[in-house]
Amino acid sequence: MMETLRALAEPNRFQIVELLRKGPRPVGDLVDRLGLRQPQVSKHLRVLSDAGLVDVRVDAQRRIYTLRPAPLQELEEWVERYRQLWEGNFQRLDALLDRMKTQRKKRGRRKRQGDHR
Amino acid sequence: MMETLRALAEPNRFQIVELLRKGPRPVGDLVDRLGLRQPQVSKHLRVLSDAGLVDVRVDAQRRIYTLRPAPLQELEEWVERYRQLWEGNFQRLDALLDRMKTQRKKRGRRKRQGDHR
DNA sequence: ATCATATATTCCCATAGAGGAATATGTCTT
DNA sequence: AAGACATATTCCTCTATGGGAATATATGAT
Repeated sequence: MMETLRALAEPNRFQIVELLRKGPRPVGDLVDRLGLRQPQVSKHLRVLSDAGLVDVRVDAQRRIYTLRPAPLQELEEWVERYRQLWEGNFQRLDALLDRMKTQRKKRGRRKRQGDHR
Repeated sequence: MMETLRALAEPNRFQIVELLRKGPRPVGDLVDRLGLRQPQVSKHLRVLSDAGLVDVRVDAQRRIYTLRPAPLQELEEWVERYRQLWEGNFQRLDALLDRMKTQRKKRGRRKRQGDHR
């Protein structure tokens, strides 16, 4: 998961992933579309590969890179666990618990109640 | 989007987000749970804040941090666009188009057909 | 006013990682 | 076998960034 995020967090790698979404592509193709130099693209592909985000298929002297679903699937599952954030009127209750716990220490603290003294 | 990813790609920040998922927390709380020093936590929170991932609410001398749904929502929408990858027997067709396009250049190339000569 | 508490900021250092240039590797063509 | 083509790797350099230590800032308590 962390590795997936780290890999995606680099703009050019993100772009590569976006391109691969439409289908497998050879390195040269990516080089053209990205405006990067071949070695850098290969390096980025290496990182993506290490992160399990892409697979390589050898076709003569070319390497065809394909997107691997698994890590993205994981990412989706992870972010799904946050749905409650925007769907839920939950949060309130945990927030309350939090306030109560800390309130215990400092008693009657009512937002600037007249500047005593 | 890129900023969201960059922010999340750092392990400690990721952890902070995970903690905040359960509800808003003051900095000190995070410091305790993360085993990091206070300044580093504040710095990470700064990054998260700049990325729009968290909001601050002032409570006396404490700052209560809250998770902001929007960026995560965006992230989810982005990754959703990849569902076809694991749901679809699509990809084949794009792959085919790709092969055809490149095949045109190199004619009868049939995987090591006898090492001519 | 002084001190304690909670948090943010600054400065420094060390390391990771992205790009450039050159080169190595592997496969096809002739 | 020699050269062309596609890709990977290596080495170098530079910058971004995370952590440490010290300090600044803001609010509450006495």
